[in-house]
Amino acid sequence: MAKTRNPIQERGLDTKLRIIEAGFASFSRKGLHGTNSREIAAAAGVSIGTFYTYFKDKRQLFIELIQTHCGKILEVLNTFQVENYQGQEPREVVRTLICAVWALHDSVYPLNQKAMALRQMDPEIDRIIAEQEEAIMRRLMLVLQGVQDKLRVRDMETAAWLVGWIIKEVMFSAHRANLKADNPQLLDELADLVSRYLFA
Amino acid sequence: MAKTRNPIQERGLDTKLRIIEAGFASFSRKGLHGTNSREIAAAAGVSIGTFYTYFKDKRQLFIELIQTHCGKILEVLNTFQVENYQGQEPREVVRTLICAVWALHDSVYPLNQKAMALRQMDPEIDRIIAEQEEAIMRRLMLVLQGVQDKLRVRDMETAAWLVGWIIKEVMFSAHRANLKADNPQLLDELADLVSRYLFA
Amino acid sequence: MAKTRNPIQERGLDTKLRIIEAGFASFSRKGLHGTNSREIAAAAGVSIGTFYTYFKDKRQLFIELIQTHCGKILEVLNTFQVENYQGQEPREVVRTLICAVWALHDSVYPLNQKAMALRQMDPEIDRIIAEQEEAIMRRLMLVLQGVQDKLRVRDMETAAWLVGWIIKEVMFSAHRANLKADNPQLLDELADLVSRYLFA
Amino acid sequence: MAKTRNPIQERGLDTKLRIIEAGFASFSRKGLHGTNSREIAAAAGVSIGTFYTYFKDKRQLFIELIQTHCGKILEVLNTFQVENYQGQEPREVVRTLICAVWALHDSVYPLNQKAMALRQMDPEIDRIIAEQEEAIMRRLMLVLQGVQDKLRVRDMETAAWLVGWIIKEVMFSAHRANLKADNPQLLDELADLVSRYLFA
DNA sequence: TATGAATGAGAATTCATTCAT
DNA sequence: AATGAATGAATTCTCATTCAT
Repeated sequence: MAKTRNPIQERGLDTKLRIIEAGFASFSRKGLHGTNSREIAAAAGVSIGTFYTYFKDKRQLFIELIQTHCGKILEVLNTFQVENYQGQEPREVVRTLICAVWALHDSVYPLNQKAMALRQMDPEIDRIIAEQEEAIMRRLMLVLQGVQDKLRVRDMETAAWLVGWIIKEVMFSAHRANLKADNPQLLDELADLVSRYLFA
Repeated sequence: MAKTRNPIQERGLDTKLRIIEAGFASFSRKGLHGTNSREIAAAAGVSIGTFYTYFKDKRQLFIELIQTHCGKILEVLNTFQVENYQGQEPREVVRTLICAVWALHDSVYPLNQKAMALRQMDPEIDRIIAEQEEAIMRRLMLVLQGVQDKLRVRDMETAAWLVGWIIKEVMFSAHRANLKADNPQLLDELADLVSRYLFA
Repeated sequence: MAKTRNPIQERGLDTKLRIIEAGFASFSRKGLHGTNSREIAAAAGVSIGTFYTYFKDKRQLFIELIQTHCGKILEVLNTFQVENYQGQEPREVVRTLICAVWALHDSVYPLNQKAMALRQMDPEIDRIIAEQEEAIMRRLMLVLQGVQDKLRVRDMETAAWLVGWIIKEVMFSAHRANLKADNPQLLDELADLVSRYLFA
Repeated sequence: MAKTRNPIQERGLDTKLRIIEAGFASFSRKGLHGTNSREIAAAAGVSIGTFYTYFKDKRQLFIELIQTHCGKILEVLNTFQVENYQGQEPREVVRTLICAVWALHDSVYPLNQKAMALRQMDPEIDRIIAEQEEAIMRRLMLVLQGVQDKLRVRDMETAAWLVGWIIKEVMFSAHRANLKADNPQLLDELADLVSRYLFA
């Protein structure tokens, strides 16, 4: 028999969304193991039984969430069309991109941080994140190929990885540190950092 | 009530070291919650009671380990005397530094990753890592001040933070990705990235 | 975090009652520390998890039990209306009262004895018993005030304390000793003791 | 081989005494199960190994202590020679006796309370306390027989039990309650209570 | 005699998950 | 669809006691 329900009626859809939101909040704050299924159900206003009607287990919800949320970085990159920025200074283009990703942080960073720590212990989570990172890298590769003649990097693939990691990790760190003391110069410095690296 | 033992006899010292090593291996692989105290004890070849004689609980051991291991980055930076590199190309100096930190990864990265995910849930862990990051930043500030006239950054403090995070996070990510397919160009690209950012 | 269950369904109510009865039996026989939660659960015919669904911990159940059972002495005193005994010999009234309390012993004494030993170590238990003793004293004060003109005590409050303790402690001791060799004269002697003390 | 040591040298004697005192303090405050052997040893300034050189186990020390301390009530009674009080008012004699026992409380009551709770679970402890209570009763019987012609009790043995319990339990309760608010009238009331019961 | 390191059985407690209603 | 009572495996941690030194 089919285990988890695929909601058809509107009520079911709403219920599932409420669980997803409650799960996002809890997992972001306390991670997979720090959150218990009862409290997700309670926060969603449903019974524990209902939780298990919609999700095979706690981990399944976690995985759906990292797929959704950590995938947002790629979405932003995909939305970003280099062609729209013809004629602009490279540094400004980079800065615009960094700003776009910066906006994601609250909804991506905490969950991402928790997921990263599970990679070594959970092959499926590792695969998901690795695929997301690779997708980001490939997308950045395309972008770099579009401005290939302006680049001064030795190896474009390595450069794409580095820029991807900076976008993810350094911006995340910056974001956390800035929660404490906001530093408006950070985006400018990051734009300098990336554009000086890539462009002559 | 009963405090943890401060080993007096040599035997006790040895036992404590064995537990520390076993804990490092387990925590690095499976994190704080993925590891249970019995298996640390078993791996150290001691009884569970002995484990609790030396450590209040597994979190205490985890904390001692992140203090030791994550502090190694700072040690490397402190060892690094800019004066010894007078007359060398800035990029070469940066590359040397990056290589020195690169060597730490196996003993720092996995544990660091696990600890990072716990920051939001554990104020003490957060404090320890925050202090380590600040110490790294301050050390980098000193280094940058020593070559102040060659720099082209807008704000030295922000630059120190950025370089610190790149050393920690980006190199860690690079290291993990390279476990799969070693990329010899990575250190060169990283050296380019950092030196182009800092120096004209 | 997860609170104890407030049973909604009838099944849950029944389960909670079974745990309470099993706890009473075990605690009465072996005290708080001599009883373990598994055996209460087993005796109640439920799993250990169910036990903890209804009670935060075994101490919580213990406390609920002493509140219920040790409060019975006060209930008996409250039920006892002096007005109903107008014109009877004081000694007979006292004897009737003592008999009423005597009947409680099996359900009060063993648990009470265990609780008494914990007073010094557990402020909450101390508070509960102290409040019960004070309530008994105040009730006895009322009774004594009703027959004030017949009394020959120096200080009515002290007398109320003494009579309360005799009812609790001496009758308890008597009861235990009599488990071994029943002594039918005990109630008579106790009635003499109390009535000669109070009345001329 | 003989397990526990019978100290011969003075040093050993001193060590044993220090353990006994430390055990008395801990057991009085926290009971048998609330005290752990390490803390007794620590308080006595000896190692845990030394503790077990002198006592088979924790319970053995507890038993030695209740034998010593709870036996003090009988000692007081034995010291009390009725012949010395010829010609005095019975109430005054009773009052003198009660005062003598009252003085014991700090060193007897807390431990006694803890021991009482263990009677049902530990036959040896039960036997010891029962023997002490019987000895007290027999001693009181002797006293009562000495003033037999003045008594107005129905059954002298029952009376001896009652007076014994009052001395132990009621005075203990009174003592505890009075730790909070000292009531100088208590001894007088108790003297009234006992003397009115016994004497015409 | 004295020490204190080591032991491990045992107790408390949690929580993901199932299933009868 | 939804509920929430029940389960019990898994884990943490304590402490009485032993024994090699």
